[in-house]
Order: sequence, then C-alpha cells, then structure tokens
Amino acid sequence: MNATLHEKLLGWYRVHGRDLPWRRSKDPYAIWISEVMLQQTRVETVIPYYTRWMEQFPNIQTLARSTTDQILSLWEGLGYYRRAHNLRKAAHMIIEEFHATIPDQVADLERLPGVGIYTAAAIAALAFNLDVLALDGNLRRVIARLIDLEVDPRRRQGERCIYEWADKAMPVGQAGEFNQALMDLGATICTPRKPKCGLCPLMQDCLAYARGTQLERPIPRPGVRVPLYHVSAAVIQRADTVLIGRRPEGKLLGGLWEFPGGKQDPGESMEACMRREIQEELGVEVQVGVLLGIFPHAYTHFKVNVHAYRCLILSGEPQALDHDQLCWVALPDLEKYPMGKVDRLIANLLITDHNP
DNA sequence: GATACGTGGAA
DNA sequence: TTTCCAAGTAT
Repeated sequence: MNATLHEKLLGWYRVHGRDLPWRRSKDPYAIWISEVMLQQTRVETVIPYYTRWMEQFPNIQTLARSTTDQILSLWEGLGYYRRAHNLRKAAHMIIEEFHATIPDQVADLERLPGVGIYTAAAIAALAFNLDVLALDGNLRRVIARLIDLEVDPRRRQGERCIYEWADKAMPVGQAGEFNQALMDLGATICTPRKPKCGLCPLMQDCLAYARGTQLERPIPRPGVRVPLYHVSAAVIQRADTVLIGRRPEGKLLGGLWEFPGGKQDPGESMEACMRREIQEELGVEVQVGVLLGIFPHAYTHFKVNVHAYRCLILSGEPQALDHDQLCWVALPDLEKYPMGKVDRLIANLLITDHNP
C-alpha cells in the first residue's frame, strides 16, 4: 500500500520495459557502444547498426584494430560521424591508459572522446550500477512533467531542479533499472506529443498531470531559423571511373567521400559556382555539362539543394587541394566508399545508369 | 552559452 | 510541405 514512486516505476518497467539488444548483457563495452549510437538517434534506427557493429567489433581489442574505412562503412547513414571516429580513439585510450578495461568511474569515463556527462552516467549506472542519474532528453521531459518544471530543463537552473529531484527519488543500488525505466516511460508513455497519461504508472505522482499542464512541459525551446544554401556537385568521369574526394575529419561528414563541389556565393550562378569550386578544390578548369538532378537535404542547422552536374576537365590534372585524398573509382566500386546521404544518392544514380 | 554536427519519422 | 525533434558532445 502507498507504494513509493520508484516502486511503481520499477514495477511498471519489469512488465512494460522494452527488450533491446544491448540490454541482454551488462557488458560495459556493449553498453558503451549502444549509448554512443543512441546519442540523438532513435532506437529503431540504431538496432541494425548496433547488431552489425557487435558482430564486426565484439570487444575493445577488435575495435582498436579497426580502420577508419571499416568503421565509417559500418556507420554510413547513421549520422554524427565524429562518434565513429571517437569510438576508435577511445578504444586506443582505454587500452593504453586503462589497461584495456572500460573505467567504472564517471570522471574517468568522461575523459574518453565522445563520452560526455550523459553517456558517462549511463555507463556507470547501467554497467556498474553506480547511483547516478543518466540525464538525457527523455528524462528531462519526464521529470520536467513530474515536477511541473516552469523553467527550461535544458538550462542550468532547470537541470539543477531535476538533479535535486533525483537525489530524493532514486532508490539506492537500483540506478540501472531506475534510469532505464524513466527512459522507457519517456519513449512509450510520456512522449513529447500526445503523452498517454492514462497509462502512466506515475499519474498520481505527476504535478503537471494534476495541474493539466502536461502539454506545456517542458517549456518549448526558442525556435531557430535554418538557412537554405545551394551547393554544386561535380560528376567527373574518365573512362569507366569517376572522381571523388575524401572530406577532412572533424567537420561536416568528416572522413566521408563526396563528389567535389561547394556552396554557391550570393549572386553567383550555379554553373559559375561549379567551375569556381572545382578550380579551388582540384586546381583544374572544367566545362559544366548536363544537370543530373537537384537533391534537397536537411541537416541540423541548415538546408541544402545540391545541384549535381556532369563536368568535363578542360585542362590540368586534379590535385587534392581541398580534400584529404582524391580517388578515381570504377562505378561498381563506389558503394565501397562511405558517403553521406546526398552523395550516396548521386553515386547510386551513376551505378544504376551504368548497370541498366 | 551558442554553435556545429546527420538522419529519418511523425504530425 | 514544414516543423519538430531523438538515449548528446565538443568547442
């Protein structure tokens, strides 16, 4: 009688919690990989990538021995490619500085590249059962509603309130289940839109529900405008091969391959943009040929329309002025080169045209 | 604190 | 079609 909040929550979790691949063991490595893949990424999207990763790199040692191309090929399409580079770097650090064992303290975990405050807490709680709150977007929303938080849970003041709530609400020694229960509640019941309050085990504990403010919590973040750019992309063929370049690591689509090109300047025609970008990136003059298509794409903070042209080199030999590497690739081999969404689309067009 | 960093699903 | 945003991190 009069069950506490955590008793109701954990009881609900044992019945309704999701059966997810990375929950089948408490292997810190498996939990680490899953948590990094899940950063800003949906569970359904992650599952096939996670399965393939664990087959190819089942432990720290196999990951440390991997190549950039291997991990990028596996990561292609998942987004936030820095995560893949960081996983490799972290594997090396774990072997050199932590005796090939994933550390079990939050402060040590946070030193690993790609592991921030959330992921460190998640590994500590889920793999090592430390009493810490793994505060992600789900928990921000769920707890903001439970305490009817009137300030932004993404800012420091709101965050403080959430951690204070957790200090009182989290049962000692059950942080792993407690965190995962809140995550599942946020993913299935206490959703961003249309929360299913009638099915919520914490309905009677929820201040927002009591006050009818569920839909106003958490308070919305101020909107940001995303600019639209126009970008050129060159399909330069020689015999049965096409020219692609590797983007520098650390920036957008770092380490991935692309068709050369770039952003249109204000007032510039798209064909002039194409010629200028090729001159700057490859050091050669090109004739801009037929337009293969215009490919719209939305990134986090801007949108693009990519105009893909066939181009013909008029003079000179392409050099890697603005790329890590250049490569002439036979069309059927294009699929072996990891690319972002738009370039993959263009590559698939070429492969299809070549193979009717 | 603000900004960069991908993609796809839902409304 | 547009908008929002989903298990965040690094700079």
